[in-house]
This record gives sequence, C-alpha cells and structure tokens, in this order.
Amino acid sequence: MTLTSLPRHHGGADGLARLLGQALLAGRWRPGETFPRERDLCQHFEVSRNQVRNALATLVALGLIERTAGRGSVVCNIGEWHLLDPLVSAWMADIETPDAQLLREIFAFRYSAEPAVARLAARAAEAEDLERLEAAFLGMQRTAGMPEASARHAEYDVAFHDAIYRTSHNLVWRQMGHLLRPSIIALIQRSQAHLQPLDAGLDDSLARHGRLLEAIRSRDADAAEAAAVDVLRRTAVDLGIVADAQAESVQAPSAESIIHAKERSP
Amino acid sequence: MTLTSLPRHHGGADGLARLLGQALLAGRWRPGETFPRERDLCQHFEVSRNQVRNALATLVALGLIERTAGRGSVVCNIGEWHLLDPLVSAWMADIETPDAQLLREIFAFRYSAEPAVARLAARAAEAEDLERLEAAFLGMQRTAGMPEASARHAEYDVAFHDAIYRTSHNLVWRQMGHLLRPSIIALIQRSQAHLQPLDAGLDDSLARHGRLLEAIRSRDADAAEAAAVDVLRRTAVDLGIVADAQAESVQAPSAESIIHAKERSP
DNA sequence: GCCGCCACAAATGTCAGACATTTACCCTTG
DNA sequence: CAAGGGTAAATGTCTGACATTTGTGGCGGC
Repeated sequence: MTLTSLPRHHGGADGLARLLGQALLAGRWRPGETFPRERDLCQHFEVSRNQVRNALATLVALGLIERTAGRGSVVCNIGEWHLLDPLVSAWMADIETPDAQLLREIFAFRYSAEPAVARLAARAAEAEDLERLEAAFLGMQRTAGMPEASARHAEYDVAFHDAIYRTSHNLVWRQMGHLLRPSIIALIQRSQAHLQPLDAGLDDSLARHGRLLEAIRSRDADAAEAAAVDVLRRTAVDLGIVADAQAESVQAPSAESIIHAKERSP
Repeated sequence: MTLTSLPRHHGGADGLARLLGQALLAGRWRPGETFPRERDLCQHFEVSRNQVRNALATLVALGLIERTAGRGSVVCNIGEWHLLDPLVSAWMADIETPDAQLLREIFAFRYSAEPAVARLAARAAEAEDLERLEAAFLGMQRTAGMPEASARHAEYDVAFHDAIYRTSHNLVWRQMGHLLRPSIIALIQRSQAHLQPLDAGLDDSLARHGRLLEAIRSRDADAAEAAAVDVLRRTAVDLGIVADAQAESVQAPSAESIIHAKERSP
C-alpha cells in the first residue's frame, strides 16, 4: 500500500505512532510487506525524522514491524503482534473496521477465560469491588434503550467486565481487561452498521449481566461461572459469531461452535 | 537507590534497556521514586544520550517508568507494568531474585487459566501440536534426574507448557505462553538455592505431565483439565507456594489456598 | 505575614546535520 | 557461470544547540 491514502495531519507527538499503528491493525499492509521508508514518512507528514523514528520505535516495541539497517521496515505476522499491550488494544478499539479474524480470536479467548475469571471474582470480591460493578451496571441500565447513548452504554459495558477482571485481585487477569474495549466497541459498531438496533435483545443482555452481578455479590462461584457463560453467549449472538437462529432455538450452543467459529466461516 | 550499584558495562544496544529494566523488575527502585537523570546515566555507562534516551523510551513503552519534561522520570506502580509484554517476561525470567509477589501473581494466574487452556488444547490438537508436546515431554524425561541438566530440563518444561498454550489455537492464549518462562525458571532457581534437588518429586511431576499429554492426545477435555490442575498442584509445592505437608497429606488443596496464598504469607 | 508574580535552574523534548553501518543489487572479471 | 567488488539506499548513531515544561526561591505589594 502507498502512503497517499493516509491523512497528512495528526494529533500530538505520539499521534503519528497511533495513526500508523491503526493502519497496520486495520490490515492496510500485509505481513511481510515493506513499510514506507523514514524519508517518505517525513515528507508525507511534514515532520522531522526524529518524530518518525520515535513513532517507528513504538511500532517495533509493539511487535508490529521489524526494522533492519539497509533493508527497511517489514510488517510482522499477526502472531507476533503484542495484542495484550494496552496501546494496541486502545488503538484497535477505535478502528472503524478492525480485522474480523482478530475480533473472533479475542472473543474466543473471552469465552474460554471469563467464566474462570468470574469464578475468581466471586471468591475475592470486597465492598469496593462490588461498588464498581454496581456503578457500571446501573450505568448500563440508565443508558439502555437510548439509541443516541449507545456509545456511553458500551463504555459502561466495558467498565462492567473490566470490574470483573479487577475483582479477581490478580495482576495478570487485571491487565487483560484491556482486551475488552475492542471486543465490546466492535459490538455497537456492528449494530449501527446493520441498522439493527439491539433494543430487542438488550433487555435480555441486561438481565444476564444482572444475574452475574448478583452471583458475585453473593459469593457464589458456581453461579458466577454459569452466569458469565450466559452473558457471553448473548454477546456472541450480537457479535454475529453464531447465528441468531442457532442461539434462539438451541438453549446452549456448544463451546466448540463458538471457539472454533473461525474454522467454518473464514 | 543510586546508580553506583549497577554494573557499568552491558551488552549491545538494547542491552542498556535490559539492564535498567531488570533492575526495575527486581524492585531496586520503589514505585513513585525518581529514576536517575539522563545525564547521570550517560556518565555512568559512558554512552551517548541517544542510547540512554532509546533505552528509557523502551522502559516507557513497557509501562515501567513515566517521564515528563521538567520533572524527570518516576517509577510506575506495579499494576501499570506491562507484564504480558514478551520483553518484560523475558527480562523477568533471568533475574536472580525476582519479586516474590509477582511470581505468586503469575502462578495464581496459571492455576486459574491453564486448566481451561488444557481443555481447549484437547479439543483443538492436531498432529503438529502433538509432535511439539511429545518432543518437549521426551526432553523432560531425558534430562530428569541429571542435576547438571536442570537448566535444560526447565527449558523443556517451558516448551511443554508453551506447547499447550499454542495448541489452544488461539492468538491471545498463545501470547500468554511468555509468562511461563519466569514462572518455571524461578522453580529451578529456588531448588538450587535451597540445595534441595527436586529429584524426589521429579518422577511424580513427570508422571503428571505424562497424564496431561495423554489426555490431550486422546482429545479428552475433562481429563486434560483435571490433569492440568494436577500438574499445577505439584508445581505449587515445588515453588513453595503451599507447604509440602499440606499437599502430601491432603489430596486436593483448595484452589482458595493457592490463589490467595499471598494474603496469608506476605 | 500572606499572596501573587517573576526570574532562574533543571530536567526532558525537539531539531538539524553529518557520519557510520548494514544490506541489496548490479556490474565487472576470471 | 560464479565470485568478487563497488555503489546506492536504507536504517543506526553521534553531536551540539535550542525549545519547552516544571519546580523553586526571591521579590514586592497588599
């Protein structure tokens, strides 16, 4: 791909890294392809070589590109991207069309991990944690059914799930909360693109979140695990990972069909 | 802390970042404390400001320090460290005395996550995956009981668990394999420090790994999950997270005692 | 005495230019 | 045809100067 399709202006200093990083995450260069040279980037964006080099250094640190003297910069394989880095997650969250495979991978991860996290949360929850969870849930309720507030609703949704990860009281799990934003933001973008408001299923989704909150509040690990699975099944439908019909007719779609959805709809 | 206790020489270009990063991971500066100034680092290590700035930029990208013009560099809270970044994991792996709390957090994560990963692996395993698993297991067997090969044994151990994460066929889980190295390396360091070779328990540990491999090979998700728990219980004993007596007398120490061990032995 | 303003010092951030090093490619030569 | 070297092009590095931000102390006015 050429540079010409990228906007020439960008915000502050690391705005350039963000711009280039998002272009990479959106798949505008394929793995193995060569990335533009420093000199071209300087000219196109009208910035000093220093800024370009700083931005590129950031991309290297995130495993997005690899640079070698004399050869240039090449785009790394998706498998080497540091998906778990907060920067990458944040960038991915506000891309208009994130890579579909990537979103499926993230959701498959959530589907296999969040039940266990909910289990931990139910055991470790303290007053402060419950407050966070409750505040997020109330926010979701308040913004439900308001099409113009769907962005805020998604934020509360992110906050709710992030609160669960935090409630696990484990440093590692807590950092994975960063992955939630891209996963959940993609949900509202999809609903807006399809002009198919989630109102119908939103009450249902809200109810499932409520049961999860209640299970954690009462320290019932088994119930929390089951409720988390329930929430994620609903989300899988809204994300279009499993067909609506399947989820509505069948009470419990097998984990197999969600985790390995990629293999049958590439 | 002052700079005087750090070695003045280091390997190549990013060797400086590694040196400083490991000092941070080892806890030689406390969160909130101010990090040495660029000028001092230049003088102490006898390198150009460029190299120092590059190294510090890396530390910033990893969430280890935060820099602001005019104020200087301050060490971030542990919660903001990007533990999931491969660089951080790799650095942590060969620190002589890694932070004990950090190791407990990582192990607690593994204890709650790996059973689910093993379950996925049992479902998704293909021929190539089984080869990797088998090769690692054979390596563990070959190096068992050889005190002088404990380092190689640990590498095979890492490879075995990493192979399980890879077998999940999920990008996110796969990246978490990086966390295994610090966790497992710490194990052999501990055994060497205590002059208490793991020979006694090693046969047992090996047998448990073998049962896990067999469960995955036969695509038995339930058995794989149970076997993974079994392996981790053994590891918890070897890591000193739960007392030997407890694990030997009681067949199944509660997850609670492993996950929240930090709260009773701070 | 307290408050606000200003000047200064100290730290990081930025820039521009030259040079070093690595790499790929072509052209020559045996 | 193969081996060699030379050249161009790319990233990596160094240096010095300057810009910008931040904290601080002193000064004067109220």
